[in-house]
Amino acid sequence: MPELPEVETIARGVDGRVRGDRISEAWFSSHKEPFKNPPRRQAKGLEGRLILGVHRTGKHIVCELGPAAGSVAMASLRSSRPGPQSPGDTPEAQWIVHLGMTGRLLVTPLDSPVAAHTHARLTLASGRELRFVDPRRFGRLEFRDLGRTGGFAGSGAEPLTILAEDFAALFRARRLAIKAALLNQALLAGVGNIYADESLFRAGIRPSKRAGRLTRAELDRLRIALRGVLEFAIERGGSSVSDYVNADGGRGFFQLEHCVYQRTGQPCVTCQTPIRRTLIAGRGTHFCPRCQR
DNA sequence: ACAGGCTCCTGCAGGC
DNA sequence: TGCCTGCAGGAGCCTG
Repeated sequence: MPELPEVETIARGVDGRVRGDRISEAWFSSHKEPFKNPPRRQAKGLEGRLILGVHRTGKHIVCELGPAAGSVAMASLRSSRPGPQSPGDTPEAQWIVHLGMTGRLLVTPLDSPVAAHTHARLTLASGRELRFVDPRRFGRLEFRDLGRTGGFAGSGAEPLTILAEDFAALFRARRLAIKAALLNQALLAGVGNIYADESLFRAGIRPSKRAGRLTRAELDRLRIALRGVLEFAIERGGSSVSDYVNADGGRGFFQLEHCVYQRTGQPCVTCQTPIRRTLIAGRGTHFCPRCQR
């Protein structure tokens, strides 16, 4: 399941491939999901637009889009010299992609076979396609016209940059389990099941402990462990469990570094105690009963 | 306001 | 071998 490191890896990969390109044509499937606004309106809004850049906010991939240009000649001219845009290129629209559980965002050759469950195909002036594939349809696609609505703001704080004081304040007086709090996107944006379990293990904190009962020392350990595990996972290209692949369809390697996630019954890397699995907030939760108190 | 539970969806694993 | 059941989970929604 794509979380912050996987989304960051994909956003960087897609950005490097499509920045400066132009969307010549947009095709969408006829399913109700995964579209936040009607696919026809999305297609109309996207066609002809220049891609200024692609970045991550929480678990969302945000494509910043420039003005639409009608002329095909101009589109091919632009695509022949890709690269950073001039500072004058302010975004006029955004295309927001949430991958859900099984979503993939891929840059492919025009003639590459179309995978099952492909819900979006943006044909680029350079002769490639940006494709969104999502078997489970938990993902979401949204087009925003910045002339009519505000830009995508995201939800919670960024775990990579949040300050110690702000991090501690997020969990103050909260009675739910710290694991459930970490998964709450309104508090922290980008943490999912894998990195919640892995950061709690590295911080030595029991996932079921009530968030508001963590000491300041524990909260500091958790913030540092979370940032460390996310940064390390980004370096390794994310965790490939389930369907995750990067913009090229390649896999990440952080799953090889998991200490607890999906290691039920296997020995703890620190103390050899078998890793235990329980259910918190309806999610499979993995922890070491000896290292995590 | 907050917390917990249910729902969406498909692929895959396990059991008989 | 083949079918069926249950499980995985992000996030929006509903309820208490």
